[in-house]
Amino acid sequence: MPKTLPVLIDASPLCCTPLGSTDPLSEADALALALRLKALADPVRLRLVAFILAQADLEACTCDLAPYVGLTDPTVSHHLKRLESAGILAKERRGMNVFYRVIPEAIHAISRVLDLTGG
Amino acid sequence: MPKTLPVLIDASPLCCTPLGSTDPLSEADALALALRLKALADPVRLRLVAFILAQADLEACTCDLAPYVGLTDPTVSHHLKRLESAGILAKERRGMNVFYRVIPEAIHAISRVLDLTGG
DNA sequence: CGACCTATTTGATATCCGTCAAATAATCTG
DNA sequence: CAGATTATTTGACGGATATCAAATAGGTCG
Repeated sequence: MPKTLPVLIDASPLCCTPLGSTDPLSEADALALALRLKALADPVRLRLVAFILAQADLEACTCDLAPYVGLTDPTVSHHLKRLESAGILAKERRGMNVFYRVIPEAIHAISRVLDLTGG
Repeated sequence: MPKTLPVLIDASPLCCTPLGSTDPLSEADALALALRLKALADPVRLRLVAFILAQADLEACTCDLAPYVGLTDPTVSHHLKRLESAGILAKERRGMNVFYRVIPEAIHAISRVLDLTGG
């Protein structure tokens, strides 16, 4: 097999009209949004994202992330993979290390959907 | 205002500094935020919230919500309870029916934490 | 009170999820 | 190539969760 195509296995385009609009939420849009929210809805993953965002170069390697959250490497890898699958993180291998950075638009898109001012 | 004492069993105050700030996220804040996000991170619950927000009087009774999402009454009750425990919905009994309304500030608080503009 | 209606709780079940240890992969260096 | 280092995958396990049917609670009206 040709190897991992672009990733984003779970996440659909980016979706949807703000929650506060007078339109109901289609099942498809609800599912897509729920997938993103689920990826963020874990204390460990939230801390991983916040940690990466707090770095000067806006990226962090697994070797720094695992000690920070105090869990084993496999567990941290699992969380990072979930965030990547949801389109929230992007990974890049450099030498022996793997670096992750946040895709701000993914998080901000969620923020916009949940912004009720103007509904 | 008479009625319904605050009911927030799960949800702590309201928390926290925006994700994009240079501060890391404490474990406690991460947990509190994750609880809120988890409550929203389900397609059925998202559609329930959107449906209520779309009503003219900004509330809906279980009798309308259950048919809308196409699940059994007990299942819908379960989801509504989860949303209420997270401080996202407030319930009020009137006669034989129970009405739910959204607490906009709860949702908007999440939106603000996830707003990265200005981080 | 008793029949009836709406909503929630209880119990059961199948699935998903977070975690770790052990095995495997990817890369660098000698 | 062999050894060392970092990261991910696999396998296992306990705990959470979404769902339904059946039982129960809350409330109205005859």
